[in-house]
Amino acid sequence: MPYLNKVAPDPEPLDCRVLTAALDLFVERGFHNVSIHDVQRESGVSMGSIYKHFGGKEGVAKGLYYHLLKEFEEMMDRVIQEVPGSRQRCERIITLLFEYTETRRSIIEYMLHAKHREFLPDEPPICSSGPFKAMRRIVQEGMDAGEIRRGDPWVMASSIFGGAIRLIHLRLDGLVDTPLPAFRDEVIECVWQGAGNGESLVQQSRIKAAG
Amino acid sequence: MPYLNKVAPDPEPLDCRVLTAALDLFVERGFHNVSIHDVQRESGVSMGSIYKHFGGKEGVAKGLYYHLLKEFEEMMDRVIQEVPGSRQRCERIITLLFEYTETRRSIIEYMLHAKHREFLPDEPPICSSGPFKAMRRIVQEGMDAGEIRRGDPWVMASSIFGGAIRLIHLRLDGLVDTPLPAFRDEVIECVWQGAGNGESLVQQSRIKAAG
DNA sequence: AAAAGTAGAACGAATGTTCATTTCTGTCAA
DNA sequence: TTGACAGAAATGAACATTCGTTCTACTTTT
Repeated sequence: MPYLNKVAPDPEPLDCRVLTAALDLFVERGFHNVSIHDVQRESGVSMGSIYKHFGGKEGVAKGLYYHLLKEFEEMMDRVIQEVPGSRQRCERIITLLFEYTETRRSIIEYMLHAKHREFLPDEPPICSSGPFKAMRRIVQEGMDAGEIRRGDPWVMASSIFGGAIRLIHLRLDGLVDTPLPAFRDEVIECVWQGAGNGESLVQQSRIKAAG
Repeated sequence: MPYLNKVAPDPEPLDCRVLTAALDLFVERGFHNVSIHDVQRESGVSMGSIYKHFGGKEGVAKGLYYHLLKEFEEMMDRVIQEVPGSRQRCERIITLLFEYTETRRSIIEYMLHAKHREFLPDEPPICSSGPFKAMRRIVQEGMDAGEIRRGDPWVMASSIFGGAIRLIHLRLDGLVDTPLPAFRDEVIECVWQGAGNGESLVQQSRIKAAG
């Protein structure tokens, strides 16, 4: 079973072996280029059991999705519990996402880089799921508390996390070959100069004049 | 034929009708949930002609991809030709992307929101294509000229365009229901406070102290 | 003995591709 | 102007294959 934090029990239960194999295959080739027979072969679990547990190919993808969504949700809860202050929470989330991109690459790719709508047509978009809502809630609370400059919630959340997520995509696509944690400080610096409750409007007007 | 700027000739040639139908279907359902028979039916062009012109289903997707890549490339050339200064070029690109997200939604979705690797396995990732290279070149030139704060090129490019691209994704996923051009000024403000050759390091240190 | 898992053959539906045939189009002799 | 005709373009029914799913007979575990 692909875990974000826990370690897998040994011997792994049957359904976990299926999800592990499925994650690797789906990420490597894409859901539609993987047959359920491939998952069967790779996991070593019989066809009958796969259908017993998951009900079909889509069921496997859905099971994997729910399992990982829950882990992301737990990650957010932990951040909120352990870290005080909206800004530091945002920083912690970016830090964790960068770390996991290196150490749990398949998971990040399956959750942040796949088009779930194409193989889980009944699921709402992942950006409307719990973990993403939590991120936006953190931003909103930061604005309410005056820690983060006020603005449209969508714009502010995108400004804060957009650069990091973009970098993750570029890294997963093989364009960036530096491990992302190396960029942490620089990214965060950019973020807060952008979303800080900016007094430096001077700078902005100077830009317009110079342009 | 889906065009970013030109208007379609009348009557449309056969291969254009195929691409128009394919774009709509691929964007609506995803490449793998569309059969070539669907494209046949929707376009009204016979099976044989489709194979004559494109060589197969993947050929249709590839033809569409190349056609639109060229149009994006032309868009970048136009921006570079018409707009002086790196910052203003970046702003113009964001403005255009926001506009096209509303007026040429399918095109933006096919180019910025699809996972091409899953159906065009031989293509390099779109972020390594001409238009994206152009965007990074603009950022690099801006850094060289002192218009944009110096930093890792990947980080700076992601910081500048990441928020906007994230917002486009959220809009295409149906989460944001305000047309994006309304956010233009606010997004750009965030961008330049983040990537400006920032004097406001005071602010930054104050943040660290407060955290 | 009941429950859970395995192995793998079989099946139907869907899909990508092919190709024999028909239709169109421009040319040229009558 | 007509009509024959050749080559190109277009057609769509037929084909082969793949894939998701089901099922049966058998084995292991509890």
